[in-house]
Amino acid sequence: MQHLVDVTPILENLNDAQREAVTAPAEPTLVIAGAGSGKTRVLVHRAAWLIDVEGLSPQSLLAVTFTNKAAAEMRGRIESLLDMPVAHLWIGTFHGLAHRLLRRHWREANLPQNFQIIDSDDQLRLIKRLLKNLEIDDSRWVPREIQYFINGQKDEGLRPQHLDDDGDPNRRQMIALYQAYEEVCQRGGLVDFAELLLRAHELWRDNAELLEHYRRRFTHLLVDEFQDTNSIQYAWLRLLAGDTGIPFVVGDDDQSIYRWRGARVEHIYRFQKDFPSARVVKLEQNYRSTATILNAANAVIANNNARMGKNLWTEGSDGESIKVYAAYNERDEADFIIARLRDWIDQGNLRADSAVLYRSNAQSRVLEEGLINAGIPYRVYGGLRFFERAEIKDALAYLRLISHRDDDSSFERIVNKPTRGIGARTIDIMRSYARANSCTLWRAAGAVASDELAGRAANAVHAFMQLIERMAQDVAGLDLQEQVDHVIHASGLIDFFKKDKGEKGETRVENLLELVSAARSFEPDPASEMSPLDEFLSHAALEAGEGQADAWEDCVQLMTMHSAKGLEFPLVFLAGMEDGLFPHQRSIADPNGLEEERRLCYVGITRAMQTLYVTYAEQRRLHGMDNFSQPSRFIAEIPDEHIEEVRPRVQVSRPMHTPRRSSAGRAASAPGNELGVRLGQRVRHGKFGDGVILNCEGQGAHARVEVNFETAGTKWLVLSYANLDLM
DNA sequence: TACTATTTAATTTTT
DNA sequence: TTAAATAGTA
Repeated sequence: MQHLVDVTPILENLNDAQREAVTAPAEPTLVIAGAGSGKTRVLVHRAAWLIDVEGLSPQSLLAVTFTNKAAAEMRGRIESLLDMPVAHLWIGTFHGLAHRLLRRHWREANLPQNFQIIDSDDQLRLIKRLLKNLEIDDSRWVPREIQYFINGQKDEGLRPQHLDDDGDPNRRQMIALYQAYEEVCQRGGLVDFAELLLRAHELWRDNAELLEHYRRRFTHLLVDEFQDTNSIQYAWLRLLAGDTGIPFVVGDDDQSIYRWRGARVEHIYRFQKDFPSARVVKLEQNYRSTATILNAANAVIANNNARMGKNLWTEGSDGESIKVYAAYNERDEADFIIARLRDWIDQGNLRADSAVLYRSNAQSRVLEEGLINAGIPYRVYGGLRFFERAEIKDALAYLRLISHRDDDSSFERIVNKPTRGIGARTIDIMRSYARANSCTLWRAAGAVASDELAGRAANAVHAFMQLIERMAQDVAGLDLQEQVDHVIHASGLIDFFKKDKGEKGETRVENLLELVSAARSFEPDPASEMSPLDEFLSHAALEAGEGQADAWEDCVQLMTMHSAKGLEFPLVFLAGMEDGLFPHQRSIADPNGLEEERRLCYVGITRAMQTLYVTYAEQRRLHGMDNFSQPSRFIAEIPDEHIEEVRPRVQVSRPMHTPRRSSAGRAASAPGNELGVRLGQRVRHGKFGDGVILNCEGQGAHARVEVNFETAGTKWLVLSYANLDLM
């Protein structure tokens, strides 16, 4: 068979190690793939090799990734390499695949057919509600910690009944809450992210026939980012592989940066124990960065003990040395970075080819102010995604309630939004009824409105229930986008947000309309047993969408080092390289924590292709306090020969940056004085109301500021006339 | 019920 | 510093 197929497209342009991995015999294989070593490539070519050369049916392949983006990319690349669509090839995230299984086998999984997926925000709200119901003090039992506990246990594959309180009353309570949480979820047909994985695992574990079926079907398992698998994900894979399935896993132990989220690098070692015959292939040749950058990265990561050990190398040249800049403070650091970005852009480079990476999100602020001031377009990664926006979740809650009357989370979310006279008091009554009769809020509402509530409240509740019922009727038989469109109007959400003053309300309305177009372009699976609406709701929960709409303007990229994983840029800045910030204070004391920070640093360094700047501030304002800091220990771990200290310490401060907060009020209202206004400063204007300073220019009596008013929009004002009050 | 004052805490994030 | 959550007030 093999000689009949032209293997050239699959094997050309692969190096020896890559080729070894791609053409490995049908045995368990572990590929340790360093940063920029062509990891995705190997995975994609391996899939193509199995299908095209080994003659495997795409049906027998299961490919798992961590993000939807990676899954989509993998499918696309496999299809273009094979030059044919591979619809029957299962490619997806762990969660997506688990979801698919659970929908298919909802009975065996002991779930209602129309079970709903809740995201972490829904989960947190649910826990808060639960505490309120049980009359538990939420300052002693912090909802976030409970959430963390529950998810942590689920990630380890543990149910409440598996847990022992070890005589610790604290732990006993946690376990009890976990148990209570589970009951609420089961009653409401709600499934959180970790639950998807856990259920999918239990589904196979407890149904020998089903497991056998899938084992026979999926003979080959491809896994991306293997170092990020948590225990339940590993157990799921292990179960599926059995004694005959052939796993092909790709990962990099040095890029494991999600331990706090349940990821366990140890699975890489475990894999070799579970599959003693496993072939190990190391990909160490890097196609991304200069030798200097790689040597720096190698030197830094060499300080970690817990690793398999590998060394990145390149056939390319040394390139530029790494520039280290010691800034006076965070503002000076930002100024320096912006000056270098200016040069870069002036030399005709793309802004989108540059990135500023930092340890924590709060650091973006100073950079953003500087970039706005310099008029350089930028994009900050992270933040709220489309389906996570409050107004979108409100609309989805209506849709969910229509589809699933028992969804208490959704019920509480929108029962009084827009306000319809169902206050906290009334909700409390419904809650306690629901608790006393262990029924859902929807049923409680019906019962309570008929006999317990006073006239006005009862009417309001009846009206709400009728609204939902009526919407459910009106929507039946409509297209998905018509359903969504109808619901956002009939629910009163659109009008509710229209009343919201200023731009905020406008954006919300726009987002709601955007939801309608999202529904329009959503393609339900014709083979699915679910209604298109339910499919759409699952999609919304599993794929939160893009962070920002206007992503593709050419702009400087700002993001945390975590979000930078997997990306590459010709020009990279690592900002805020100070002990306490990076490595972060909270990880510094724990050796494991420190090693993870170091891996993060390794990730950061290896994002750079040509030019890498490392900057730190000798003094940094953190939480409103000025702190002196030491350069990050990671800088000292980069060999001196790769480093060039840059010190264009020219004039550090510019007058309008001087943050003389205390005298600012007087300075701003008295013409001619030195201005004390600051970007981001909140101000109040007699006519335009409240706003924020976006920009300023000029000096003394001519000084002008650009203010974004909440209601009046953006205006340029002459400071000496405007009479702004600082707030 | 909506607005305002006060308190509190402050990594990293995909599903 | 500042953002978010909570408590208190009009």
